[in-house]
Amino acid sequence: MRIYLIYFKVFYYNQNMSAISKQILSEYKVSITHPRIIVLEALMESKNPITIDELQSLLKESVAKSTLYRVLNDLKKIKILHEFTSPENVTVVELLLEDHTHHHHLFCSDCGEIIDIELSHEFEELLNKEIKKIEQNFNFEIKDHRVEMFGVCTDQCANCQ
Amino acid sequence: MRIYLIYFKVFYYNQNMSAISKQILSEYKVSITHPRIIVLEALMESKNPITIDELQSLLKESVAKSTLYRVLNDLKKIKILHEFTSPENVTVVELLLEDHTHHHHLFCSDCGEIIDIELSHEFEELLNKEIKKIEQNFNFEIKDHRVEMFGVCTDQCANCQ
DNA sequence: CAATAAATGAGACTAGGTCTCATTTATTTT
DNA sequence: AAAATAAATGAGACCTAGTCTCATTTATTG
Repeated sequence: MRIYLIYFKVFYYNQNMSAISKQILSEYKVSITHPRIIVLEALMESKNPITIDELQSLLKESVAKSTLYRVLNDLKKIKILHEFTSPENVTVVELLLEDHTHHHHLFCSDCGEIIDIELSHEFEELLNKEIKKIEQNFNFEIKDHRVEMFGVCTDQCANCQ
Repeated sequence: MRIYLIYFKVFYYNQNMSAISKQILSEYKVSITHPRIIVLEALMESKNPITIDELQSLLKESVAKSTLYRVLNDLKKIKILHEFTSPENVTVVELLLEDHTHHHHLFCSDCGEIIDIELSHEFEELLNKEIKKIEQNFNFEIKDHRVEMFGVCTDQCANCQ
């Protein structure tokens, strides 16, 4: 499935986002509808995670609120959308396609920008060791983890200057 | 300030939570009111972070909703309350007193329990190195970070059995 | 292309959290 | 210790993100 998607991405590299969106939907065997296509397009437009508000502005009221939330839930179900909340408790979404590898988030408290970050292999390995320790100590089976960093951009983030 | 609080905690070790609550409030120079005292007491009762709902049940309607939220905001302002959200997007609070050192959180998706965890010194050191790298790469000043683990307790968490 | 199933739009509804304002409780002043 | 002043509270209106309902529209299947 993953390999297949990579193939599509390469194949459609020069095509428009709408075609890619349709491919994704058909790939995941969900019906191809107008709202789903344009929500996917909007999500692909933005490189970083965006708030529902920002997503709504991108969509320019072309999708009803109820539909937007339904589409987002559909995308979560097929595991291509990641939803989380910013430190200010605002819901944020990001598309997780094949090129999106394991990563974490950096939050700017000035402008609200959220940036994807990758940490070193060495770090992730040590974190996995810590996870194994915690699993034993607390009799847990840990299925996921998340590292978040909070700060302010000193000069070159896209929104603050 | 911190040393002073430790002194209080030791000093009042055998006293009731109400006295400690009053001490904390006077220490931070905020006025000592009934709602603040009983909210602090309730927060002290629970060893782990709790949801606002759970806190409200502990309080048994003895504090108006508006007051509860105001008191929580007051405690956040004086930095003795930490507020965050669970993976299910429920607001969770925990008291941060002098004995509460740097820690992270483990979430059980079965019972919703949230457990404080401490990771190794080695891990935190490596994480700090990663943070320094991110600060340079993104021209950020990082002020805080957070590591979260999500899973299910296999047998001995307090709520699931 | 018709029949069927699924998704959508509009707006009512829900719930967590905030705001307002009259009243109560703390704190300060004397 | 009481009066004056300032701060906090309670009740409930309000706001808003997100869900739900149901009649209508759009996709899919045969």
